[in-house]
Amino acid sequence: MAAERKGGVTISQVAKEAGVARSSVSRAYTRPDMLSPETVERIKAAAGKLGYVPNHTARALSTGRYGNLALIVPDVANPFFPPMIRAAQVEADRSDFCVFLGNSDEDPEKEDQLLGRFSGQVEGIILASPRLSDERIAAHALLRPLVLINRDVKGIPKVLIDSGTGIAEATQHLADFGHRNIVYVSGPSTSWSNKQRRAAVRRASKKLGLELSFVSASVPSFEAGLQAVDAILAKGATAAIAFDDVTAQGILAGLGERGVSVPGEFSVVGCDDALGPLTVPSLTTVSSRSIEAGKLAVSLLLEVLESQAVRDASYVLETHLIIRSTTGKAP
Amino acid sequence: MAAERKGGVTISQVAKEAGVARSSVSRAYTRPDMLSPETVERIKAAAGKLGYVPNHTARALSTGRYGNLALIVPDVANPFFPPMIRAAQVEADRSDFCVFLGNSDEDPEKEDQLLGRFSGQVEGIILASPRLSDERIAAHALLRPLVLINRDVKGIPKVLIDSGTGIAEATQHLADFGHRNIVYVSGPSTSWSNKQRRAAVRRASKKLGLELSFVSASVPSFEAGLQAVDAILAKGATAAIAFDDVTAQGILAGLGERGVSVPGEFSVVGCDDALGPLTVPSLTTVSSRSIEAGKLAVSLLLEVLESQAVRDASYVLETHLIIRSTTGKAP
DNA sequence: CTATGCTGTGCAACCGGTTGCATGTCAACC
DNA sequence: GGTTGACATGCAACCGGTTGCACAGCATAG
Repeated sequence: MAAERKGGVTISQVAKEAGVARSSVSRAYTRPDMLSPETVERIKAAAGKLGYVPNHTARALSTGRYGNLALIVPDVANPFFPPMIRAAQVEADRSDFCVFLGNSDEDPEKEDQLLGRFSGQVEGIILASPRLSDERIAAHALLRPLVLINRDVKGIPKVLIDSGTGIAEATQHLADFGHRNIVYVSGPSTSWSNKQRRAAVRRASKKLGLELSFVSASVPSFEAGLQAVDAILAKGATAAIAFDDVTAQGILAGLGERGVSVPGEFSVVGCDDALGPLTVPSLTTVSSRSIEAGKLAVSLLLEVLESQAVRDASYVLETHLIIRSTTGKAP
Repeated sequence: MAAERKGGVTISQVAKEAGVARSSVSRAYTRPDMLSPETVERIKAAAGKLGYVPNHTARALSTGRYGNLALIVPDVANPFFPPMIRAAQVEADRSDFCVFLGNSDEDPEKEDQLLGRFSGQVEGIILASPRLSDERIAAHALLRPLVLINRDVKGIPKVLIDSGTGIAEATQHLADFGHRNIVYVSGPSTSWSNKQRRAAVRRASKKLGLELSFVSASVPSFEAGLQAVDAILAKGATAAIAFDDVTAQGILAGLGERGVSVPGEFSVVGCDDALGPLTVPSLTTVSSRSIEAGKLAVSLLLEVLESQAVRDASYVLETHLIIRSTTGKAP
């Protein structure tokens, strides 16, 4: 009968069963062309009989090829990330890689820690929207192939979602509707995306001659958006561009509480298209392309692993405005 | 200067630097009490100087303790899962475990494959809402500790979210509002949760003397909800209980398109509280406790690992109705 | 002053594979 | 018919840790 012990069947047991050396069993799996077809068959038969499954870990130790990669995100539960995670997953799977997922909870320390924990058992790491300092990121990149998403550190390959283009379109869109005074509700100060969006809205406003002010929602959350509403209204603006969709949604709720109709009296634009058309009224937002970013980051990482060269590649994904129902003519 | 070679610093290098045997370095980390305090300190100093990080994989090979666990879900992007994933992550982290994440894409085959791929490098696996057959699940459970979420297979430890209690409350809530004819919009047929919810709404309706009919939305998605609206209205019902929040959201959108006001003319109840209060109007729903489920599943798994005994434990989490703004008096 | 026991450290085998090199066999070639 | 070389396989070292056991040194007990 087939062995069923918890410990698992080893290469030695198969070797004995098939009457060959351990190395031959190994080769039957890794380089069958080196062995005669009959031997391979005999080994496979013995392996099948015993229920042998190669030990991933042991193999990783001697080859240094782990067949694993890690993906670290600040918050799994933020709707921006799940589609990205999923895409990365699928892409990794296509090349037989397993994915470790890390959640840093928006905490740089935690991120650092996770990086250390994973680094011993993966071939490469993808850091999405890291909150870590450039120096620490660079340090980790020395130890192990690293690909960044939405962060620009010199010399490290990256995938950037350029929300600047979409934000510019959004600003134009609001100007077209006659808005003259708008607010940008900013996100985490350590976020590269936030800096980029903030700069884009500033640039576009200047060009279009709009009056622009800032309100800060330090974390991207529904509550933060809700709480920002009074400050937004105090600015005398007629439209707001929010750091992300979740914040925008909070703003919508807050406006609703205060009886301000959207888009009749006030227009709102989100960013990242994380909620899709799921909301009522549906949110005008900037596309995020997070799915492509996830997929691209993985294939870029695999490419780096294969070529050994640390190519300083950057992929930039442009974004566009998605017009739905929360924007309209200025009152 | 600190070594910077890609390969990483090994225990031997540290041993040489500190002038001790490899075993002492190992013990400095695993059983410092066996060494004199000065020696430990000297080793740690040398390790720090060289930038030594213990190799997780090598350790796993010799101890058989991988320090990894896998979590497999049908769809990372379904908002029900991210909070659960996050909670599992955090709980695993507390015990220094790393988490592999698998996405089965709602495909039983894929699930089976992932299970196989992971099983060589983890100590245990958590299967959330599996679509796999009972037999295959049982087979995998023989090889390696397994904990289920929202699936009931005899002899395997599990965490069940009992949405029955919440659904019963929802039905009662609708009856209290004078609804006499309601619809249950069902989810995936292979889903244990769907079976359970369907049974609960049937039981409660019978007890309360409500007229109940069924509409099927085979996958839980916004579109499926949207498309179910005509069928729902055709039943002559005044309220619907949906398999989950995403479906409910689709139903809301569909009703909006047809000019049916909510909750004035029609009431809608979701399930899983996956969207929180993020929507407008905010959705009356059944709490999901997915966060607790994720956390519990991990601690249960760790317990099983520790005790070696395959306890046939079940944790059942009761749910409750969360009343928001999509339910009201029957027209 | 020798027997006993404890503490701190080193030696070497082991975890389960991979891989460079050596060896043996046999056919083709000169 | 001896040499050459290709091919199939085995040996043994190695990946980077862990751990049982041996042993040296020293203090305490008899």
